[in-house]
Parts: sequence; C-alpha cells; structure tokens
Amino acid sequence: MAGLFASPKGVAEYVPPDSERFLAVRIALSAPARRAGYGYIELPIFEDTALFVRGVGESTDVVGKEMYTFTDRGDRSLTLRPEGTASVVRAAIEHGVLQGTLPVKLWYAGPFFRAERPQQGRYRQFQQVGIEALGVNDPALDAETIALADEALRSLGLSNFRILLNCLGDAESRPGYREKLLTFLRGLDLDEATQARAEANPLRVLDDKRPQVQRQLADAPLIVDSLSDSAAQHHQQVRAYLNDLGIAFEDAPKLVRGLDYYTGTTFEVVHDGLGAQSAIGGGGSYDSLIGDLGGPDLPGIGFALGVDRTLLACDAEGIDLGAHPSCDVFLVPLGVGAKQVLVKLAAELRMAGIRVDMAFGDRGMKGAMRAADRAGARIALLVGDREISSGVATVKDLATSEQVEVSADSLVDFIQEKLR
RNA sequence: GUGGGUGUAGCUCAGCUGGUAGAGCGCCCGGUUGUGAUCCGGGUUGUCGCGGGUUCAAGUCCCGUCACUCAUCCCA
Repeated sequence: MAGLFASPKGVAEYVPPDSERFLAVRIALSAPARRAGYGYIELPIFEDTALFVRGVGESTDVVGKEMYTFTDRGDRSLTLRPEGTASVVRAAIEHGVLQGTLPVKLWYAGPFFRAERPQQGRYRQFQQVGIEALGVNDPALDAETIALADEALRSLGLSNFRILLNCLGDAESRPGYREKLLTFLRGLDLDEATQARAEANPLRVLDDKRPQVQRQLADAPLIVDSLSDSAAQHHQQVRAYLNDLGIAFEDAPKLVRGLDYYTGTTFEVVHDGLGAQSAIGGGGSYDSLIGDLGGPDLPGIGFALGVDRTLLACDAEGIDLGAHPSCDVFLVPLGVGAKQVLVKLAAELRMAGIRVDMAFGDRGMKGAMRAADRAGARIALLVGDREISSGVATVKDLATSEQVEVSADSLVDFIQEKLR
C-alpha cells in the first residue's frame, strides 16, 4: 500500500522477521569484544562538525562530500556521525578515562550516516559495531583486535571472508615514503581528480580499484619496503601473533583505507559474496589522532564491522541465524470472564520469564488458535467458562496436539516444567 | 556526480506482436454449538509509480518525471 510517506532514500530498515536476524548479527558482533574486556560506550549521533574534519581528515571523501551537516538553532555546525573512532577518542579525552590504566578498551554500536548513492550493501544510514583500544602500542594488541573481528564473524558461522593486512608506517617512515610515492605518481598518466588526490594524500591512490590505475601501479614503491626498523619489527610481530593464533590473513601492500588517521597496522575484512561493496569490516591503528584531538600523545587501534553487510554475508552463505519464535505460550480466552483471568495470568507467566502472548480482539476460537500457531507458540492455553467453574486451564501442546487440564494453582510450575 | 535495469494485489511475479487485469503465497470465512498447523470449499485485495502524447482502444507504444535497484567512485 502506498502511504503518504516513504523512508528517506538509502536507509536500511528491518521489519520482522528479518529484524530478528539483524539483531542476532549485531549482538554476535559485539560479544567477543565484551569477553575481552571492552566496556560499552554510548555516543551521540551528532557531533561538532570540526571533530570529523580534524579527525577523519579534510582530504577524505567522507569529509569532502559525504557528511550530513546542519546548523542548529544556536548556529553551531553539527554533523551526523559518519564513523565512530573520532567520537570515541573525543569522549575518552573529555571524560578523562585516559588518565587511568591503559589501554582503555571501548566498544560501541549504532547508526552512522554518509550521503552517498545507495546500492547493495551501501546505505546512507548504516549500522556498525566497533571497538577501540586506546593508549598502548603493542603488536599483541593489534593482533588481538584483528582476532576479535575474526572471532565475531566466525561466531556467526561465516567462513568466506578474507582478512587483508597492511602496515602504513609510523611518523618516522611515513614522510620519506610519501615523497617517494608522490614522485612515482607524478610520472603516471592519471586523470585530474586522481592527480589532485595524489598531491593531497598520495597513499590513497594506491588502493584505487580501477584497472587502468592499478595497471600503472604495478611497480609503485610499497610502504612495507620503506618502513623504519621499529615499524617493520612491529609489523612482523603482528604477523607472527596472527600466525600463532591460526588466523589466516593476506598481505595487502596497497591497502590504505580512506580515513586519514590510520598509521601502522591497517586491515580490512572482505567477503566475496556481496557484490561491489565487499568490505564487511575494517580498522587499524592511529598514532596521532588522540593528540590531534587535544588529548595526550597516545596511540590507539580499533575496527568497525558493518552490521548490514555482515547480514548480507550471512544471507550469501545461507546461514541460519535462528529465527526464534516470539512466544512460548499463547493464551486463548473464551469469553469476557476468561479474558480477565488470562490478562493476569499473562503477566504472571511473564514475570516467571516465560514468553507469553494472547489473543486480542474478538476473532473467535478458531482465529485465536490460528494466531497461536502463527506466533510460533509451543503451548496454547485455553480458558473458558468450563475451566473457570472448575478452576483449571486447558493446556495444549501444539506440536503433538495433546491437551490436558491443569489446576490453576500449579499452572505456572506445570508450564515451566513443560517448556524445559 | 555518471551510466544500465526495473516499477502490475500485503509479498514473489505472469500478462505474447495494443482490445477494458491474473497466478502462487498470505489474509478472511466455512467444513466441529470450545481447538491451530495439515486437507477440502469459498472469498478478499489493484487510481497496472505519476504526468502527458499517439490510437476507436494503452498495463502493453512514445516523451517526460519520480522512485527503487545494480554498477562506477569510496567505504561499513
């Protein structure tokens, strides 16, 4: 039915029963981090625009053309958050949590916004689950971060994904490499936009996916060949830890990612069954972001996993996420008196932790039983004048069609036992 | 921004070279005066995306427009 309104362009909406699958994915993605000492952080959906400009980087596509920016009534420029790391770092600094034991481990989940052309797996409002570990530079922490992403995806039953790994170098190795790469890029036949990108941030040209560009990049100088001793050692240790953990990864020397704050370890998780938008997650470390946002000079590392895309990956792999029935017991009242009894019983059963729904409206017995079936209930509980006068309820097992009368006193216990 | 595809019942879709709209699923009712799923019978739903044009006649052809979608770019 065409109503008066449609959802804004490009937002991902989930209604039952699909929404149950979405929830299952979101919960699964955060579970490994919660087991690894990450605390939940609830962040604002909008922030000072300057936070993203400074944090994500002016030369990025995200800041350059994808932000939902507006002015509030106090003439402040605010932006719907396009990513989570800048907010986490801002909040960590603001609340002084970096004064405590390091690393500070935080996870978040929720919607993010980018004004792009929507397509399969790319939405203007999309959902991420992310983690950030702030304050410590340790290859073991880098490896743990990647392991948590791997574990999150595997816990859903996913297997057709690959982890791409690279190292973008530290403050010592970066400037020299940047010059070397820029010199190389200037000698190529690139379109105007790409030339401009090369001047602004030469690294970003490396992961241009267009064949005509990639062909020219075959002999490009690689970051891994220009790493400082300490950066190279760090990178080797991350790889060794991952090997110890049995986590398969592919070296991707041209993986850069589009956010300017990344330094050092960088990774991306791609799935081959999703069409063009194949990245279901990604992350890396950032040595100077915390300092750039006015905090102490500390590093951080984290990742974000896309819930929408992970759900698509589950679909692509035919994974059964367990569409749970929404109730255990469905109450069927026959008559007004019965409804009074059952409304109270519903509350009582729910207090006991049982999932209960009941027939509303006046659809009659047949309709009520049908509703019980549609609700996926295991038990239908019928009460009418007969039951009321003898102080019992009729309990019907919907799978076997067997039914028994149970006295009102022992009803809750009986049902709990039966559902066990 | 730039290209391609598609817009018909709640959902998935059919509708040949123009002749006044269909299937499956769902939903509702009945087959038991208090019993679902199964089975049987019956029924329900459409400004055929919107606007204009051609024609005796347009879901079908033409133009425009909007929406959705896929791809490019980039990212989750």
